[in-house]
Amino acid sequence: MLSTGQMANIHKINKRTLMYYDEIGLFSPAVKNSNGYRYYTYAQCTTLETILSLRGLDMPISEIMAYMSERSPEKLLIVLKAKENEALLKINQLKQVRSLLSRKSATIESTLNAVVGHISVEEYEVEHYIISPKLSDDTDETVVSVMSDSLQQLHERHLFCHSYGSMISDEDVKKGRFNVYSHFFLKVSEGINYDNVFIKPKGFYLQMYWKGDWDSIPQAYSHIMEYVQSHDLRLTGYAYEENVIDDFTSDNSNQYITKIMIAVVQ
Amino acid sequence: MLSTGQMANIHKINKRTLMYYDEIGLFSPAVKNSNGYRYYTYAQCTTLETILSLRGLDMPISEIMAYMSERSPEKLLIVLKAKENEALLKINQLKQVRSLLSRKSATIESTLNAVVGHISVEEYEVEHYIISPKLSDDTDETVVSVMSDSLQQLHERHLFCHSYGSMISDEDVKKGRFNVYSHFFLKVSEGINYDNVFIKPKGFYLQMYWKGDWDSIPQAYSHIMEYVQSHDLRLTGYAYEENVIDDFTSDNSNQYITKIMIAVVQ
DNA sequence: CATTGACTATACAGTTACTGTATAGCCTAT
DNA sequence: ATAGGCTATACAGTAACTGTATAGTCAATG
Repeated sequence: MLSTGQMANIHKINKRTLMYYDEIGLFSPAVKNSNGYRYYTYAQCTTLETILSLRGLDMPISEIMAYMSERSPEKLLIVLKAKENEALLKINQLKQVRSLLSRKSATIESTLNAVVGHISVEEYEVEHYIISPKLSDDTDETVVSVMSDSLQQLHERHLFCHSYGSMISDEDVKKGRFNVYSHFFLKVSEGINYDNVFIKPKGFYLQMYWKGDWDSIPQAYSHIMEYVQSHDLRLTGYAYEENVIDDFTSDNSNQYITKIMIAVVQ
Repeated sequence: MLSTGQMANIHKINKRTLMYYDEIGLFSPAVKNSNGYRYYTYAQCTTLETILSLRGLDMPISEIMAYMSERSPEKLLIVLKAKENEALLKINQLKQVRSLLSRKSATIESTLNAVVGHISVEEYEVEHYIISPKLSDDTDETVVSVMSDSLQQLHERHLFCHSYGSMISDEDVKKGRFNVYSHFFLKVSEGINYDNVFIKPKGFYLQMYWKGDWDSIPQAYSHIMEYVQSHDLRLTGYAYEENVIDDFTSDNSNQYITKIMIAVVQ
């Protein structure tokens, strides 16, 4: 027989929680002395463990109580199977958060080392983007509706967005037109193989960090074109402009830093 | 620019939550009109996503605010790395809960089909037990301290207990002494390879479900010995007595069902 | 045998992170 | 100009604990 304190210590929970569970009728001690002292049996330990596990899955106490009061094994089977699926879903979500955080710190790390305005060629792994339909114009209304749709899609697929940006089509890149955007994109976790996920291919990319707002970006491209000519490179595929700074990564929210990436061949 | 309602819809959260976040100063709109209307920029979406992700890891709002107010990228890096580890830990815990629940439903399923008193030989996979030190006696005090220790160990290793029971040593089994217990055990998830985890080996086991309390178990063994003789079997290794019923799996808490398992060779 | 210290209990208030509701203002479109 | 759909604030309520104050219980020690 275990006292409230012993039971709480063993299961690493607060004594008051056990009293609370007794009070609301979720989990009561097997024996209650005449002096009001609570005593739990060892057999009750497995019950408590199960309750704590289900609470760990954020199953409301009311639900746990409902299933315990009508606890035919058949019904419980159904519940447990459902909770198993929920646990799996939550595991996936946590994996996403984990990936989001690790990518975010990677971004900060590279941004710390980045020299703004410096151009280099770097090898990149594949990246996964949710992209908008082709943009017809860049009026405010188009941008609003297109980004809303993309974010909605993200949530329907239970994905998290790491950062966002816009793309310039390969044709426009070839022609040197760097003021027309073809798509918006939201960067999502790697290892996602849903339909309609755009894949930015693995390979060598010309890379430049640019500080300044929207209007100043054409200047960045003139620097890039100089570099391309002097190093005898050829641009291929889309130009990607990723917004690498948000309120979370910097304390100066007025400074936009854009990372421009364009695949190159020599 | 997004209104409170639009922002809430996109991120699938309650409008009032955004107002609450503004009120407490966690996350405020970029623009607040003279009429009090809140407007968020698209750039704020990634910030909100990160906040919601961290909340998903149960990071308290106070902590999130602390790190946002002193958000040097270096400090944030440390925090994000720590949170990444926390996410990993939580994933492992959820996997444990998942395994606990699926094993629990498997137990219920087999208990439903089980005919109490019927003896059969079944093939078993390995099972993992946390076992107590060898028991010198079975006084109440010994049992109490020994089980407390085992449960403590369980928690130190962040494991969950599926069920519990006791074991009779191979020597005693050989000699037909079924009233002396050598160890207590707590059954834990498979796939655990910590030190000091006892492994009940894979193989064929004689199996019997017995209904009745502690005192009646010797009767079960006399049935088992009859079966062993008539089927020309040989018992080998430990006898395992697993408690298969707890408050969660049955509504009649006065009925103990014990599953006895002993490895056999022909 | 009294008293000390470590436990137990209840009652009530406080906490975190929302969430609902009532009331009123704003804004666009018919 | 008014209806419908949005917005705001203020206040109260919720779930699941959690802390604290006060008092009773109990085993051990001087």
